[in-house]
Amino acid sequence: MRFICCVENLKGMQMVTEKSQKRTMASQLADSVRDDILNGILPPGSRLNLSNLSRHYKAGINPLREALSRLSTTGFITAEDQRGFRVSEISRDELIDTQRVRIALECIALRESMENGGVVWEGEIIAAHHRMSRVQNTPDGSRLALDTDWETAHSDFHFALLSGCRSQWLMLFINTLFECSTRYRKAVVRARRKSIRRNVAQEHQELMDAVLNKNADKACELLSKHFDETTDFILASMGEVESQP
Amino acid sequence: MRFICCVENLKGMQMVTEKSQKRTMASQLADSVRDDILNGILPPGSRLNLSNLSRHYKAGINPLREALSRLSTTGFITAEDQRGFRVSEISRDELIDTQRVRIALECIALRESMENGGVVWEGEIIAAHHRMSRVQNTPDGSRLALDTDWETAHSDFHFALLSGCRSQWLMLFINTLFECSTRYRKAVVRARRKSIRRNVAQEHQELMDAVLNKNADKACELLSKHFDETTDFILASMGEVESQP
DNA sequence: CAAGCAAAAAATATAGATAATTGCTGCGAC
DNA sequence: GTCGCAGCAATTATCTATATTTTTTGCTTG
Repeated sequence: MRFICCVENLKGMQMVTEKSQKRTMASQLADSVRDDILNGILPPGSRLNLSNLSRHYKAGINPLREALSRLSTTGFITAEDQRGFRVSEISRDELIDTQRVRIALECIALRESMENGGVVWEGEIIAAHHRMSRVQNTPDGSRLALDTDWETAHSDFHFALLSGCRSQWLMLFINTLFECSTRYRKAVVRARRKSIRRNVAQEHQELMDAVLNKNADKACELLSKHFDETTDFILASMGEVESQP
Repeated sequence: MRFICCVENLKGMQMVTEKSQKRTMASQLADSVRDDILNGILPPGSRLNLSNLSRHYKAGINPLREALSRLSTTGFITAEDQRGFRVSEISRDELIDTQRVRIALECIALRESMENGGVVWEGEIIAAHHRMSRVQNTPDGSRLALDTDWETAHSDFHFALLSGCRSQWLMLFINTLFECSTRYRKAVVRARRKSIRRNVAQEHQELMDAVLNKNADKACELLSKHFDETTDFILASMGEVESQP
């Protein structure tokens, strides 16, 4: 499954229900399991008992194995021969590594995207940003990351910025890292009671402005800062949670 | 299957025969199929008929599906729901993209490796280089890339350079790109009758010298040049081959 | 308390059933 | 005659159910 285009891809995921007849059980399972890992329903480190999961997802064991095998090559699942599958552990080190590499790759992709992107590209960014800001006006701002609509809009926005990048590999790797970091972000938001102090909306606004003004250096700087602040926020929350063993 | 350490990992692959009892059919199949794709036994674009492959590898269909599923998330195999698997096509664009991203990622990893690496790391580089240069003294220098020993030594050398890098993600991505480019390199060497004009040995020597002299800028420059020249060489050969349809 | 053994559980593989796709054949319209 | 298309047959992919192997667990015994 090679990554083609962010927006197309994400739309494709929403159309799952429409063309689910054409999809294999294994593909649907891979999506379901990945979602359940992202949303913490399958917690980090938990063993993935095949017969239990098979019953839970109402699917056969072999399609399930196939789904887990696929996820095992992208980091969400750890497979050990003859000892089955388990959800990959999370760690501060992995988060830091993820975000660091993300910054490196996304900055490369953003610069290239800004070089190639035309008015259509700009329009898609503005549209995605508009959708995201509308969803943001919810009564409870603190739990945004658990809202599927916001998650989708947020993802759309970030990939719209990069969509002018023509590197299949960069987009594939960035997507992998994005999903990895999403697990951390969601876990933290679930765990916290307090609302978020950061003004994420403003960060996104400034980032978009820099991009549309063709100021690549500033855009990369803002993007890096955006990620670093997310990292700090998550690390701080992880500290709180971890100190209750 | 998270990437742990280049040298460990590569050694692990050689020990497959020893601990094959503990490995699953699916894991072994994934290795076999990947090797056969790299060596052009399964040519680009070819359909992977499950019952044929099953007979050929003397294995059941489900472990085979599992193996192909795994390979499909790293680029060697393209899976299409309800229509099975096929070997991914090769293209000039993909090669260029692969090498470009490789340069970006390996330069980052190399700098970090040079910052972290100590005498043990230096020793491993020298040892790997020595092994490689010994294998290089074969009568027919033009077909080196088809020699398993040289491929192993060459891979060992490049990963030894990066082994000080502590980023799991970078190493995973670099490994993926390395394998991708290997398919192109091998295909070209198989197709050509003429011997290679480049002095690859000297490029490796200079690269190692720059690394051991702690000259990161020069090392990255040499590494980039090394990759670029490989790219040009492969592209030129692909042109020859493609012009005979 | 440790070592060894047996039973249970779980992972993996096989074989057979089902569903989808491909390709062919024949019919009819232009 | 050729093009288009419906319907059928054959192939192929996919899934389910079952069998086998491996690992884990828990008990017993020294």
